[in-house]
Amino acid sequence: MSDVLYLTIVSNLKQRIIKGEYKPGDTLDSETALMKKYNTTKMTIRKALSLLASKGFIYSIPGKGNYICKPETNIYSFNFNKYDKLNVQIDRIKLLSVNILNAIPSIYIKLQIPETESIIEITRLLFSNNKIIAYEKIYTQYIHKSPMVEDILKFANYIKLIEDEIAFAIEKQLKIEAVFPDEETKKHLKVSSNDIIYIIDEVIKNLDSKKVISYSQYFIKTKYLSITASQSFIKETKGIY
Amino acid sequence: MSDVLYLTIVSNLKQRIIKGEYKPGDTLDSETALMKKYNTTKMTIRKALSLLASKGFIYSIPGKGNYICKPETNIYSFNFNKYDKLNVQIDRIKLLSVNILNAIPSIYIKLQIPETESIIEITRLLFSNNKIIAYEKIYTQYIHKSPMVEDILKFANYIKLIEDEIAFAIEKQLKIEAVFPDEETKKHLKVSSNDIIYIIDEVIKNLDSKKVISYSQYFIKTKYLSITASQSFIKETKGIY
DNA sequence: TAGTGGTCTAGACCACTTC
DNA sequence: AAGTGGTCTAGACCACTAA
Repeated sequence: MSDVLYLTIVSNLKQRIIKGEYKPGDTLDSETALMKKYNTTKMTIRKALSLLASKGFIYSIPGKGNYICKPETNIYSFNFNKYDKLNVQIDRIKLLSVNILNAIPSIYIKLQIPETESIIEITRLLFSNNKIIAYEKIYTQYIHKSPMVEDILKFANYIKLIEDEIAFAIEKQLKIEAVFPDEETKKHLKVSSNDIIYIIDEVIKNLDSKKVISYSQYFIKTKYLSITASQSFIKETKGIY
Repeated sequence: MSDVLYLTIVSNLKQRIIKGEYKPGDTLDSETALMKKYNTTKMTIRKALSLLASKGFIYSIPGKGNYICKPETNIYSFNFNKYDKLNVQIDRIKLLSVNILNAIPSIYIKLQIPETESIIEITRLLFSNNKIIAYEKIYTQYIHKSPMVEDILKFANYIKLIEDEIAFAIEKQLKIEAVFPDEETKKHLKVSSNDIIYIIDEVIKNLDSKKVISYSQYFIKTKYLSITASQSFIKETKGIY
């Protein structure tokens, strides 16, 4: 119990929601009633309620009242980073190839650019303690002397480098699949047809323009990547954009 | 651009953050300065700033100022539900067995109960259009005539039934693994050693007491489950508990 | 028309940081 | 001492909902 009034109110209401005293769809006491109950003003009550709303516990309908949310129980979140959230620590990245590609329709579709543009393909191997951990292919529009391409070529962990600068400006999406390796992957990861690997497709978009910045495929042996996720009540993170 | 002042302020500041005009660690104009700039009062400025803070864009240090967050770029969220967020729609659940177990140490550890207690094991098959989609084993402490056990036995989608009532009171954690099926799974899912399946371990806890309510293992053919996740800026969802 | 939530004002007082 | 963020008050006015 905090000595700050609005936090006390938040804590009280939250407990009643968690204990099941209020059920989804139930209406809370009106703001006027809460003002009287806690002997305070509207702004303090509203501060408490807006905190509960931002955490996904309640929502309000103007003119009607504040209601208990139906909690979103199917959303899970997990931590993932190709370079430093694995079961091992990537300590070396080896550049395998850099190619200017044409005429690979599937990549043009992923990058959402016309086939008149050029695409640069970068392939790399990721090591930990001299063991091959993962193999990745990065595709991005080829723009002569663009800083990103330069960065990818020069630095191992390219996204980390620019991340601090542009992180709020980008949006990342992943698709994870468990498959048997194809010939190319078997060769690079030095695995057999009896191994299972994860393919992680990553699309990075500019949040503002919605344009695709890069598309990449990441191949990793299953034993190096654990997927553990925990439920998160937050419903909408994109409402603010 | 909204006609609501605090939303206009939010929108302005957000744009400057997304455009990279403000960088992580930078300090915002002081609240007094913003009051003058927007010709408004402290409470309105603070309402705007608290919205930005709740969305993970800024944080404040009392006595110093408001700062741009270092965005959390490694957190992804995805939607998952054993029964209705798959690539197919589960339309039938067949109860296979119900057993009272003793002496399986690994399960006692997962459920965090002493070995003097009894455990109930429920196994079920999930179907879609008469095709076997998944197999699951649910473990929970056996409490005679407890409503949960009754529900699991009586109803297919047991967690759905009690979800609305207790969702705010529980916390779910998943571990996803891609493996080759063992003999038991091969038999139930009717798959061969050349198939890849996902094993999803689920632990449900009471948020209040932190006690484990149930532990379950869910086996599904990879083709019926796609894992797609998108980056979420939200850092802390548990701060409120 | 009465009640509800939503926005906003113009102050007050506090604790903290910096100089 | 001056500036910063943090809490809180006591109103005002608005739009919406329901009887």
